[in-house]
Amino acid sequence: MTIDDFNWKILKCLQQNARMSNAEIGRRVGMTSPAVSERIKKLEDAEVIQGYTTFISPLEVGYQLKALITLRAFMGMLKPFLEKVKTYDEVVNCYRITGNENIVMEVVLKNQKHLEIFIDQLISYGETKTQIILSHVVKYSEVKPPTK
Amino acid sequence: MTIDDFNWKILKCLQQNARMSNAEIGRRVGMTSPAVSERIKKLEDAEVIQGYTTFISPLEVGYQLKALITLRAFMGMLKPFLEKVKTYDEVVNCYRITGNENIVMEVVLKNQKHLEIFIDQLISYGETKTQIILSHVVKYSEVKPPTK
DNA sequence: AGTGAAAGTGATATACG
DNA sequence: CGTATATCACTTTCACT
Repeated sequence: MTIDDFNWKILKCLQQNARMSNAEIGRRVGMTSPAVSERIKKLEDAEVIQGYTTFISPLEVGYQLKALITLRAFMGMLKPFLEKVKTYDEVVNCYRITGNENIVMEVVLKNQKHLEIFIDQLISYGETKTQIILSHVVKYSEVKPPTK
Repeated sequence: MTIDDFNWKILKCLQQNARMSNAEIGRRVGMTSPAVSERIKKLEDAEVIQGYTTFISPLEVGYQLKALITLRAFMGMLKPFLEKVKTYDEVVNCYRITGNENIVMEVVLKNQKHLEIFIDQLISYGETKTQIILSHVVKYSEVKPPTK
């Protein structure tokens, strides 16, 4: 799919505020709302747009800790883990990566006790490394057009 | 701020699809749209809701590579880096973490050459470790109410 | 692929339980 | 804190370009 300047402007608006109305987007990019609506639908169909979500503050809803947990899976335990990880409510993001370690997870936790209990659940799958997140320096920065 | 069952249901809807109309949310949670509207406004004011965004596929828009880059900052270089990192278009997320390493960044890159150029920009700030992301196993899973 | 207009639906402000 | 109503805005469809 080709993404022209209009589509990039629409994507910029939607990344900044997914709840912006098509009419408002139209005003900003210089188009009518039916035109915006159709372009968004095509971007969705082409899976350029993969969804719309809301950031909620983990702290405000009762999660005092955020952490990155790296897993080096034991022989034969990676595949079962890849299924299991989907069921953990604590895991907000999970990446499979190259290198000695196989998995990095971003997790939200109520407190240290919760962290301990969560890590205990992982020991059968592999060795873990925990890095507590102190601050979120850059938060879901918008994806911009790559320079050619 | 207290988050009752209604608010959790609203947050669930908004996390699953930030562009869902207030009327549709109202149907799902059993409320009229003005009531939903007012609750959302209060959640925004209390910064429980921190924003609404759109996921776009880095691959579809021209970024072939995603990576996690870990930085162990040189003496006195952490603070300047925390300012600099905000200016990198490649950095989608950046966390400050506990431990020997100070920073983990999630980056999008056009290709290997781009990765090389990007890492070169970091060498004055500290030692880097690069882990290429192979797949996104759990993608921005919704935050659920913590079990009491 | 975008515009303009009509009809349907959603958002918002106000009055009222 | 919620509903009900009215007004205004937005979305969607369609004929036309």
